[in-house]
Amino acid sequence: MEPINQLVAQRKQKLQKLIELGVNPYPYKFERTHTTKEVKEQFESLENQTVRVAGRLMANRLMGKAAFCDIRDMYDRLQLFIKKNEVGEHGFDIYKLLDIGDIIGVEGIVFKTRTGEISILVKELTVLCKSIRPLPVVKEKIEDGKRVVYDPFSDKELRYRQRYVDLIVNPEVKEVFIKRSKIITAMRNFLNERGYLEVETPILQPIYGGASARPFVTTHNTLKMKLYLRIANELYLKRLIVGGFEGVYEFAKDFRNEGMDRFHNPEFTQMELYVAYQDYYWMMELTENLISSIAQEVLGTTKITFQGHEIDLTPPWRRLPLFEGIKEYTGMDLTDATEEELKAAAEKLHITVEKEWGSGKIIDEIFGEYVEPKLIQPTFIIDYPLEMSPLAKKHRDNPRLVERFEPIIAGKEVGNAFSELNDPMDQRERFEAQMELRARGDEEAQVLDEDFLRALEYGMPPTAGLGIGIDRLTMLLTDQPSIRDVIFFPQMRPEQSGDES
RNA sequence: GGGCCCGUAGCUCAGCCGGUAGAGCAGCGGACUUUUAAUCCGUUGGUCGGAGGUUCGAUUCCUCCCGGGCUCACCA
Repeated sequence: MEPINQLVAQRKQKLQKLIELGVNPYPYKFERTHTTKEVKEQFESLENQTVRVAGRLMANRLMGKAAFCDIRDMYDRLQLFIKKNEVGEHGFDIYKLLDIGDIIGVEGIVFKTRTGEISILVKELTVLCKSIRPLPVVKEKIEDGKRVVYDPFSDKELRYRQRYVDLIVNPEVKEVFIKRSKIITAMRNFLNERGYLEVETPILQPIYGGASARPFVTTHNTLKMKLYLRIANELYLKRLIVGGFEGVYEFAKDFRNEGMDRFHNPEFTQMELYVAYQDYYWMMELTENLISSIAQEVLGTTKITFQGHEIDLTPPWRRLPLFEGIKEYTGMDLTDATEEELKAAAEKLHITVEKEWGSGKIIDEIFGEYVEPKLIQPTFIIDYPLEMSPLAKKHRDNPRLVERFEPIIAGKEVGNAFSELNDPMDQRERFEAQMELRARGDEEAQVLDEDFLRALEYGMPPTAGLGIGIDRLTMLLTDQPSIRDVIFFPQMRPEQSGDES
């Protein structure tokens, strides 16, 4: 138990007094007729009418025998006017035992105050939940239609650890998550309209695959078996394409046991889509249409602002082959460069080449350092080196490349896609190359999946695949600088508890 | 993991060259029946993140630890 401070003790006393007044501080339900927002929006027709609204008490201005207070529900904030001669002695005694943070319901008459604020003259007040822990009090006023906050609840650690408080006190946080939900709904609708099937595949996997990353490991007690939390669902979705589904997608929580920063949380959400008989050119069109139509639907525009950058998501997006991008931003043509030449080029660009890096890795580094951050407007980077992409099909015109693209927006990739490799012999060779990397100590190299190869041996149609990072897309569309601002409960170290255990 | 910065009341923050803490808001008591960052008067509240060290004396200086933020590295 943490030390009970004075504020909690006072609130518990008030709780006791409420009970003595015959009030149930935790009743079962409250019928409301309107939300706070509806009261404001429908004021014309509701004026002088009786309504019932409920919400959390956010501010209190007591003036002897009358008081103004503000309640907030999910939609808006509304002022209540409580007069002793309206609610009665008993009602006013109850009111005086309320604290900021309590949840109440009221019945009363809609009116406008002398200063023009839509309010409710309370006739009857019901306690719905007595709060015994003090809420940070955020003072705010509306100035020229903008919300001005005086004592913001701004400590990021507290906001992330106690997201419930963050949501109560900072309404704009709620807006971000509402948009996140709308983004997912819009994406799902877009995919369903095209006839693709939403499916579910295993999170606990005996062999992890579909991406280059280190996994989380767990154990199944009964089977006495090591299981991995999925790092991607790609290989399972492709098995479904083998099975005869022609368009499948999944919103997948993936888990990667890696560092955390502004763009990375150990668990994150990705939407993966696989469509039979299509290639990556087709998928590029789908991707630009998907993202621009989500923006249109959720934000009402395809022109967005992200961290000060004006970004136009209107299709078509620029398509820039990886090596042309490098040429454009470094002046170096590395298209046919050998590994030695790549090393020399990298050093000239002040990139320290680690000795275990292959040519793919070096190219990726140069790209990541010199090209990607410059790509503010939506750009498809296309045609990656073969060795970086063990699951992608060889480029139809250049066997050193694969047919792969990443949509880059605001200098960050928001997805990954390719013409899927469906040649089982080629796939086996690629896995074997990965296993060799693994043997050399690359812990992120991919693992050979015999069952997946067996599936490919039965035959998979030509297929286009796409993964979209939902968290990053949400950051982009809500203009949030950190992934932690678009995940309700981002990963944190455990809180230090007061007592030793 | 490296670098920089932060941790003081429920919240937001001051606290100088070392003398065991202060403000605003919230809370509590009082005045006030159209206020709105309500106002006015009074007032409670602190293991100064933790453990050591230096010192007569540490919130302040030093070391280590814990937690966090930003940033670089790796990754979506």
